[in-house]
Amino acid sequence: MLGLDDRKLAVLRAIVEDYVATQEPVGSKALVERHQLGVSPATVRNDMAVLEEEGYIRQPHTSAGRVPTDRGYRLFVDRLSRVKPLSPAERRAIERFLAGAVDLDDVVHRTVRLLAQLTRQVAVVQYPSLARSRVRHLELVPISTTRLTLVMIADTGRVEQRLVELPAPIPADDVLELRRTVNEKLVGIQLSETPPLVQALIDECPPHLRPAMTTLSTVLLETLVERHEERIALAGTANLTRGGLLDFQGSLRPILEALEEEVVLLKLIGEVEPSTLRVRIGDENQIDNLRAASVVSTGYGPGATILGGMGVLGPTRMDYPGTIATVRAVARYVGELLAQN
Amino acid sequence: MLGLDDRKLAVLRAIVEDYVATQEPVGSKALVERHQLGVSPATVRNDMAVLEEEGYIRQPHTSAGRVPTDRGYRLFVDRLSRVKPLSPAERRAIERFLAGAVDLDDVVHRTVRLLAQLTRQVAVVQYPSLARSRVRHLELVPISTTRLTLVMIADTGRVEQRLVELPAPIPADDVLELRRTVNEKLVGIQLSETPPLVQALIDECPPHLRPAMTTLSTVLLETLVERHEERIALAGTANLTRGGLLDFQGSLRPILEALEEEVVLLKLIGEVEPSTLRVRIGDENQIDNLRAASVVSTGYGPGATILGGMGVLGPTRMDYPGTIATVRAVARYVGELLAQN
DNA sequence: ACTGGCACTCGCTACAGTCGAGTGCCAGAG
DNA sequence: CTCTGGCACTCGACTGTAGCGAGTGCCAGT
Repeated sequence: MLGLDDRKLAVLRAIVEDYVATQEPVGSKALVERHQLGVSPATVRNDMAVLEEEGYIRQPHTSAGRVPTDRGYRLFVDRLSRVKPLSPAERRAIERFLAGAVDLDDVVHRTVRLLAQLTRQVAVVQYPSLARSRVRHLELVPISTTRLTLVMIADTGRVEQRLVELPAPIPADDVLELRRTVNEKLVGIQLSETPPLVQALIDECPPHLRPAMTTLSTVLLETLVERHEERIALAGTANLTRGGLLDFQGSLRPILEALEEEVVLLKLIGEVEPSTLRVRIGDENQIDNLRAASVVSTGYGPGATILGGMGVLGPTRMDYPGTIATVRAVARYVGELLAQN
Repeated sequence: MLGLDDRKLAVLRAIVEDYVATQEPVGSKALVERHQLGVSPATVRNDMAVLEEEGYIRQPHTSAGRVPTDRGYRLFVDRLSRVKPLSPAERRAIERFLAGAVDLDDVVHRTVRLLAQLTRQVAVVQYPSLARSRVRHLELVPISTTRLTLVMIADTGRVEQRLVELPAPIPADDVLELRRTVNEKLVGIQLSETPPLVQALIDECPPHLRPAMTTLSTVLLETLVERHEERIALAGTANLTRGGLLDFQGSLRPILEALEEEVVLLKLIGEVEPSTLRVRIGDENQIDNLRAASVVSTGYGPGATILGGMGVLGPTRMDYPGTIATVRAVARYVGELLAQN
């Protein structure tokens, strides 16, 4: 931040705002016309020369205007952007849109569409994670003498199901006993705490149930813990075409490819502390395919606990203040909604 | 079909094949070189003039080669394409890919990715419909004295859950009785046949359960029947960028928009009789946004019953024989897989 | 009925020239 | 020391022209 006085920062802010709005390199003359900088173009040019030297802006080619670099956007986001409050209309839209949700899946579904619509970008929402929730109920449904369907209901309302292939046929009574036992031991426990208890289940089990319980416990562990391959909802991919191929340097391909990889999406969205909001600009998200993209993401959940992440992906040249405000607001509403249930 | 002798048809076939392969308008000279037509370019030109007059091909501009029209593709698909058997490698890929599936969701997920990968296009798979399946088990889980979670397990292995808000608090015993009653009456019934039985449930119900049962039955009906808003899985959108914007007349936007509308997708994929395969070319699928796209779709399910649809979407200029073979094969494998469960 | 030849069309590419936005630098004013 | 006005310069965008070549339609001949 070496020799950047207030005016130079104001110039940078103006450049970012103009470029985001017009999508065209911005020159010194246009700048003084559209913003009240109180100095002449020549002065601005000197400032721009400094900003360029410091790596905050660059020229696509000689005799063109300036364009912010990733570093420039970063500075803008960190120090220059002024909060843009949501319009009442937007607030109402959020409330109305989310109010109609009938179940958890629906909440996620609506949220992702809402985000995409409000930000006019690609939205990503992670289904509420199981890890922090508690077991509400376990159900075993016999399908044949050697097959069960295990259904797990969490207190977030989420349901997971899994097929269990037993090593040997067992009578219906035993299934009932298994069901009773696992419910007794596991209901009310936080999912991340279950593994030792599942192990104990086998040890304490009456001998005739041992083989079945052993198989069941494997599946239980998978369902309760390893099933971290969290599901993800996506919406607004059509918004990628907005900039008419100017964004994303001409090819949507790498972006679309990245969006198909759940692992990549989770990396983008996840790992955020509650009520913190993260902005990753261009290279900052470590993924080659997303060099030309920025991601604004945050965690959400009832109160301070965090059940999942959500976020928005767009060109590095995007309306950061607006996007940030929207993502934050939507996450808060969803958190409140989840707290009510 | 008027004056089209065998050679003219052969010419049309050659044009389609070449155009699909090269993506460039094909001229008379190139045609005789690459296919053994046994006649001179001039003759081919005359044939092409006729084909153009009949509307099977057209010239993008004077002095360019010919390109098939939607009508030309239609004729090609109906009468000219020779079946392209799958390579053993492909067969093995299908088997291996689907073999590892752990549950129903996973089957769908794997199928859609497989289809996208094999056809190098956008794949769409409908989750197995509930309508044709039977109720395996109904579970009621109390959440508070006025709230239950209803979980329905179908014999396809699919699970649906829904929140029930009771009009008044009811004791745990009553929940058990409700649970017993609904299971007694509904297990084993095909979902599409349940509505009259659900109605009867209220009438036959002991008075103290009436209010609760009335609410429950509403939710039951929604879950069992109206929940026709079938879910859909999508993969391979990155493949849309393959033709480098030559396909889809330069803008992916309308395509991406259409793909976000579940309703549209269902229309594309659904409504197919078992073991029939449907090809819709360009305008034929009635959706404006998909003028430039073709869809190959079919139904799937165990044996002759059909549980859902799957299909592939690509540019009208696509490898119909190959795509058709792949879609058919994948649908059959998935059907067999479902029959085993 | 097919073929070879020929004139014609027209999109594509290359090239030259002009225009103008935007820059860097410098000398002078405050 | 900072700011300003002026000026020469750069370089991409756009325009117009010319030549090339793929491909066609037509016609006369076998």
